[in-house]
Amino acid sequence: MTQGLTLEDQIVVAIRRIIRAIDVHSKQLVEQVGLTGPQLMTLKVAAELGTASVGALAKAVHLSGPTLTGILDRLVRRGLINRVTATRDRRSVVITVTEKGYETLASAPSLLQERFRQKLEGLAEWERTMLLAAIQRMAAMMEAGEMEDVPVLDGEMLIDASVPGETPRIAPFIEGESISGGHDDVNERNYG
Amino acid sequence: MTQGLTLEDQIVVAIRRIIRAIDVHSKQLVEQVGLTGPQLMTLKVAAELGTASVGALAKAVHLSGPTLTGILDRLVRRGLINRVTATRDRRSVVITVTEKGYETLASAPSLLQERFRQKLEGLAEWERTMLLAAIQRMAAMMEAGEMEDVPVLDGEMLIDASVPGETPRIAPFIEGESISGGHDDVNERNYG
DNA sequence: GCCAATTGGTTCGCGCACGAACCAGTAAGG
DNA sequence: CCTTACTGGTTCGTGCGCGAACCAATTGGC
Repeated sequence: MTQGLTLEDQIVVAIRRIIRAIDVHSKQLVEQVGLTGPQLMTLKVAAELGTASVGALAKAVHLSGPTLTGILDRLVRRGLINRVTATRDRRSVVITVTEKGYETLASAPSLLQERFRQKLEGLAEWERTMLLAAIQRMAAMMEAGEMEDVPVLDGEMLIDASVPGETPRIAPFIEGESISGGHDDVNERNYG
Repeated sequence: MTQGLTLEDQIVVAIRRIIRAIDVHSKQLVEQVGLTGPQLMTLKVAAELGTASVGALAKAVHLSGPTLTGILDRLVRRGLINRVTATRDRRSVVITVTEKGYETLASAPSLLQERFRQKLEGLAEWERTMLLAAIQRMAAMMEAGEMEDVPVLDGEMLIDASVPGETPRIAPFIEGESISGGHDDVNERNYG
């Protein structure tokens, strides 16, 4: 097994397996709830935030604006979210989850992340720590392509990335902006 | 500063960082040689194989047929490879690298994989082994979603590197028009 | 008040990635 | 032979994913 493969090759192959696993899971989701991974993820985060601008949402799910716009288009088309312009700052677009959106969420299977998390919980503490250290180191080595060399990290300097779990918690960072509070001064937006 | 992030979250974030690093590298490649990661990888593997059918090539780079077809379209358009039908079995399409393709390869920077490899070499043996074990385990955990089949990677050369997109900006897609090369067991194929 | 920056989102163009459907061709059976 | 099955590639449709360009508001200067 894998005799011709160098150790380095095997690592790269493993990364590919991970990427592919994410993709496979996304396709399974489509069959089960008609939503892709990114869509479900976005819906979930939107539900946690309750009310959020597109920008804040993009940050929370770690996607670029244009990408999120496309995903939101699909979610709107399925009637899972509302997309409304704020009256306060009319550039801002506020996202909320519809009734149907919450229903969908209730019956939706877990994200790959969550399943993965469960598996992680089956491991010993030291194993998890080791996995984390290893993959972070890997990430650092790959990022070091152009910029300075591998930062010395022990697993502390991390990005914010509140990639949502299921723990109902409000994103702490939301780009301090007026959107957050529950101010409902929004109007329907008539997208064609 | 590691605020509310659980260990599991951090792992997921690290995976994102890796995927993103691959993407970033692909974009750098576009600026340097006008080829994306997948394109360069495909060209490289094609050069190593010398002569290969689309199917064999797809297997070697771990991409689906349709995906590879698109990449080959772009490589043909740039005159880096030839695409001809075999006379023996006229269903089969044989891929070869053109002179220009070899020149491009000669001046091309390394794949992410190779830079990554150099960094790996800077590590101690036990560290590399640990990294491999960790990421393989991670991959296995993620794959274990639905089907329980063991990975099984066929023992060939499994080069690989990048994944998603960037933007080279060329003309819109056209049907590949084969650029002539020597005949062997193959004939020119006239698409369109 | 008015025009220049800035900010928030969307649109546009391109590439990757894949499954399903679709054509060849080729091989198998009669 | 002729029909059926299968195989190799491409085409089609969908969904990411992003940067650049683009509006539309808002803010900053003066």
